[in-house]
Amino acid sequence: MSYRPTDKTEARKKSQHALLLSSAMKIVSMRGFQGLTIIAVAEEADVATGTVYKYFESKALLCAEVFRQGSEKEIHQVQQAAFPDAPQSCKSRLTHAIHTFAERAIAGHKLAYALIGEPVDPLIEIERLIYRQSYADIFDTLIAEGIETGEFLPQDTRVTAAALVGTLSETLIGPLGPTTPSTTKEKQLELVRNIQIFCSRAIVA
Amino acid sequence: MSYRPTDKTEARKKSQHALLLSSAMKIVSMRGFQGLTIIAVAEEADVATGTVYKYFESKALLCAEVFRQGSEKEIHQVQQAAFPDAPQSCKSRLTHAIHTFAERAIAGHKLAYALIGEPVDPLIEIERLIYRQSYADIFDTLIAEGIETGEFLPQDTRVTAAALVGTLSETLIGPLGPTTPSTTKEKQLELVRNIQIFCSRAIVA
Amino acid sequence: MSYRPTDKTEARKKSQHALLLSSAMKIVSMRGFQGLTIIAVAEEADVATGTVYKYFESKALLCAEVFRQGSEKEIHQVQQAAFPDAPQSCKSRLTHAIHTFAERAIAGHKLAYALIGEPVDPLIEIERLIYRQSYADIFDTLIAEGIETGEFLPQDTRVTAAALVGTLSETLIGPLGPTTPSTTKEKQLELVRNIQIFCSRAIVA
Amino acid sequence: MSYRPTDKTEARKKSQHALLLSSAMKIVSMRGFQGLTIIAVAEEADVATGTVYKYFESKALLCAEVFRQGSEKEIHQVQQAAFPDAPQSCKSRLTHAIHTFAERAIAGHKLAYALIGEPVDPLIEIERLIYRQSYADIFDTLIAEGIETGEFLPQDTRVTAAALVGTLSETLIGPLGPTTPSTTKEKQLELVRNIQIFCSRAIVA
DNA sequence: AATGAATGAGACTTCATTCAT
DNA sequence: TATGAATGAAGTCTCATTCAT
Repeated sequence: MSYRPTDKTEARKKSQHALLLSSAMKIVSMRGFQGLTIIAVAEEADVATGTVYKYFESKALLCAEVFRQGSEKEIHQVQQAAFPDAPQSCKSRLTHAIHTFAERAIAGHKLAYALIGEPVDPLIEIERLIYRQSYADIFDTLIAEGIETGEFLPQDTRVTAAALVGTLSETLIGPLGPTTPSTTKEKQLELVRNIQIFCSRAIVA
Repeated sequence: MSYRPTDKTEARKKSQHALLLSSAMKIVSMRGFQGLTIIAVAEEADVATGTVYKYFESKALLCAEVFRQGSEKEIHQVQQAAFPDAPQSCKSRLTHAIHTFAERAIAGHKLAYALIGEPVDPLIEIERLIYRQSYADIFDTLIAEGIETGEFLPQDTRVTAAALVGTLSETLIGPLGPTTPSTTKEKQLELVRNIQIFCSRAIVA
Repeated sequence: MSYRPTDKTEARKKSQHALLLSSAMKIVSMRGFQGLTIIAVAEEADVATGTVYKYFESKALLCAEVFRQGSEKEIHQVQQAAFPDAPQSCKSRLTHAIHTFAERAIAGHKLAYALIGEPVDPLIEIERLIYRQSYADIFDTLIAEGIETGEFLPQDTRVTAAALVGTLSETLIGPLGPTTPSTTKEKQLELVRNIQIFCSRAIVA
Repeated sequence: MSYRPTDKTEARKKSQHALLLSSAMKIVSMRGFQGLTIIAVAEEADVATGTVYKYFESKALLCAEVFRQGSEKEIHQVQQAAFPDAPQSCKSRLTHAIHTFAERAIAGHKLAYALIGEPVDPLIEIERLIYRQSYADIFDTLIAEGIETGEFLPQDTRVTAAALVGTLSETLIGPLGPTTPSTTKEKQLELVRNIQIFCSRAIVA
């Protein structure tokens, strides 16, 4: 059997890339983008700083990938809630999507904040735009569908979608959100319920 | 012997302070807080770096003052719209407050973004908290009043107030807002109108 | 009567000079030479920084004068103790001189340390040399006299004098001295007594 | 793949650390702690300033290490002289210890002065305290032993120990010491002899 | 003579990025 | 490919000193 060095190399490349990315993610989850330095990533991944540059052209691009990686999962979960495999009413799906967003935001507050609220590098801002836009797109599509079915009131879906993203960010993630992790489970549930009520009033027919 | 030394001195002190502050504001308006360095401020104001420290104890405090100066006027305008001298219905006052916020946000977009969306220094975060909370407080009070008078639906005023701040920030200031200054006046008006409609639906009885 | 502007001027000059000097002294007594900045002196004396430069060419020269002023009194007291007006035995005078040094050192510890132990500016070092040499000279003369009268053992007066200065500095002022001001009066007296005993053994016949 | 990376790395690390330390030592020996700046060290070692921070967390810690490195050997030598392997009388050991201190002080005068007489950084003061206390401890123990054996007079060992440190510092290192390097060998020997005599008189039975 | 705002050199420190091994 | 030491630009802050009023 031949050596297939390329395969091996590629595999290694991928695994190193993934390792570095997850190391960076861990740092962001704990210390925010502010704590994300090349040195810290290298240390966390137990490689040399130079190695980081073999897999990421610059810190900005690493940041961007961290951002993407961090946000993709979040987006996906909300996407699933808004567009489940089994058929459900738009109203129920909206409620569910909000709930999903809220739960993840509360659980991983530091990361959620880093993704939605903490800038650093101009290059990240572009990623953030994509991130927030992704959420908005989900809501946009869902609301348009609801309007179609008559479940939701006629409205400018773009505005409503953005308003939803803003409402969720502000109530759950921003400085006015449940910053203290000591908040009781009940309080959290009540908060989420109230957010859902607010959104329903604004959207549902 | 110097004539009226106190007057002169004070005037100059004030003017230098103001000059430096406005230089800093200009930088923030153009490059965000990220671009705000002591050196940049000194250059903009055409003074030595040491001079900046005669008027501001540290960079963090300069940032804080820039923030305060930038936000105070904004807050005041919205406050006036929400609580005018002449009596008005709560609904009309809410509409007016939103309109005021929107107009100012659209006009001074970069600054508005820097104030509401771009952190950097931990000390600024405190100012920002106060800033956003100030808006929330205005809405909180207004909504509570509207519930009392029966104009608004019963609701958790804290959540609604935060949701309003989030909605306005996201639709008008954040990356999904009308970033391009080329947007026509009409489009802008329509956007504001739609935001008002969204809010009304969620709040008004 | 004529104006005699010169006299007035000179008087003022002197008084300003004295004011600045005593302000500087106060600062050194409280914060050491490290805390002695032109700005601090000006503030303490309630004048402008520029004014300080009318009376002192540079900070180094101000320091030097502060040093001189601070040390002169100290030296004088010990000088008086060692060479009193009324005739006394050399042994008694030595004991008395040590006691005087000790008392003043304990009372004004911060200043004593600043004078004898805390350098800053190379120019001060010269003053310090003079200061320590002054003490040494007093002891030198006294010991020589004691040897002459047979009260003291024959010895190299230069070495003994320096040793005395070092002994007193180290036991009373340096880091090994009674740093804590809480030390009881009794303990202090015992310390001084022990120092006197040490010196007597080394010197007295 | 790097061969014996640990060995190589460690060796280099050590050598760089040593290089920087000796560069710093050289500066202190020539210009005192006052002349010890990161920039100066970097220049002396012919590296970038940032490099210094790879090996020393801060300037204060670099200072502390310079101090320690400079003092450890000195202390050890005197310690050896005071407590030699072969049994010797306390008196002889005291004489020997003084001689050792003196020789080293005269040989490396500027450094000795920097170590024992020139403060600057508060962190250094702690090191200096330890340094002087180390000498004092050596003398303290030796004198206590001598009192026990009856070789030395009964006395307060703490005071005597401090007095010895002060005497040696003042006669050999301070501004009254043999500052000029041109002093003849004979003169130096006589000086040391006289110091020994002074100490003996004060201590020995 | 007095003022005190302004200067600007100089010190510390951080960290993205490079490059010889 | 991996290493990680080295770089050096950039930024904050201090304070002795000057000079126009």
